[in-house]
Amino acid sequence: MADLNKLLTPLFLNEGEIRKIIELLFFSYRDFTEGPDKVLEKINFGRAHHRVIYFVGKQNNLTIKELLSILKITKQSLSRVLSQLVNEKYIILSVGEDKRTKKLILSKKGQELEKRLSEIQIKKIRNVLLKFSEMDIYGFKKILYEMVDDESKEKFDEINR
Amino acid sequence: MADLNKLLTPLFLNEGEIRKIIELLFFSYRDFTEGPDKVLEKINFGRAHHRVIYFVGKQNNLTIKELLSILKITKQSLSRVLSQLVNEKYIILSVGEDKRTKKLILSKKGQELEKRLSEIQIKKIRNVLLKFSEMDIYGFKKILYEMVDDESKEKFDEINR
DNA sequence: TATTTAGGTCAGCCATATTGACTTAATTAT
DNA sequence: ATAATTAAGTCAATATGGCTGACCTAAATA
Repeated sequence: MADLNKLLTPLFLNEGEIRKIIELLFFSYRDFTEGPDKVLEKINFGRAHHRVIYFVGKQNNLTIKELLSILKITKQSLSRVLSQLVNEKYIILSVGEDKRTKKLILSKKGQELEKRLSEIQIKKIRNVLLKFSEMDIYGFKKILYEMVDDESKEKFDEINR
Repeated sequence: MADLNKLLTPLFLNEGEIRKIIELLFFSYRDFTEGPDKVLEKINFGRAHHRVIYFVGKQNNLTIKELLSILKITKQSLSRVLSQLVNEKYIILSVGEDKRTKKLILSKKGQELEKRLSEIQIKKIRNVLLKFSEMDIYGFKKILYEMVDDESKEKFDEINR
């Protein structure tokens, strides 16, 4: 089975090459989150706050339930982070048409923070991608997309519909 | 400045497209770590244990200091995780030539766990990459590498020398 | 009218990280 | 030979971001 696997696996997909990708994913993700983390620290927020702000900013009038299904955390985990964001007026809650639900939007303050944080990551990515061809970038996105679970793919498609 | 930026930015690098990449990085990294996390949970370990096992397995006779510089965490953080791994005989310590240092290697038990965890990720990546061309994969790796900080690049180069 | 759903809340727990202070033993520099 | 630096370890306190379980309210739906 191992031998068969080796026979069927192209050289550029051997274990060593794949392990390099594992390492690059680790390093790149860590370095990618470092910038916003530093900014967040100054205002006593963490990465979890950024994620909430990010997705609320992306998708106006998100409900709590939808947000939870994107983040895949429990409502108790979200609660602490979200109530801080609401108390400090980064996020505004309103009642939905279904009056059991609540809709989330960013306040102006929230939009400003969102922009400040995401701009760091956007600039970083743009600076990297400028060195590559449109085809490379297209391939990169397609591979990343394929790395995502079916369930998360649905979420991604949903918020980019 | 914003206008100038827009003029100079190719369409496929506009903010919307880059935000998609931000989201794909979030979803893919989360889904990528999910498999090992589940296995680790059963033996009361966490992701931090996997990282230590991974890099010790990669680079035999790593010292504590070198490991810390790869992981970029404090020795106090490493301490808890590492002492568990040593106590439970996944990792074996020995004194280095410089007798202040310690060398880390995986025991057989450690190698087995390393393999079990990494195989999940290796298979996942291989299954994804099989759908792509060698060129796409080469581009993917190069872009990921460019996403990494200079300092981390050095670490990556070091462990893959 | 009964059940389900969306959201909230309290309490306790765990994992992973941090800072700061201090120790020991070995190596290196003066 | 002594002083300074380095590698590693340890203790204590703190923060963040998760989790489970139990329980509540109000609104929508069956």
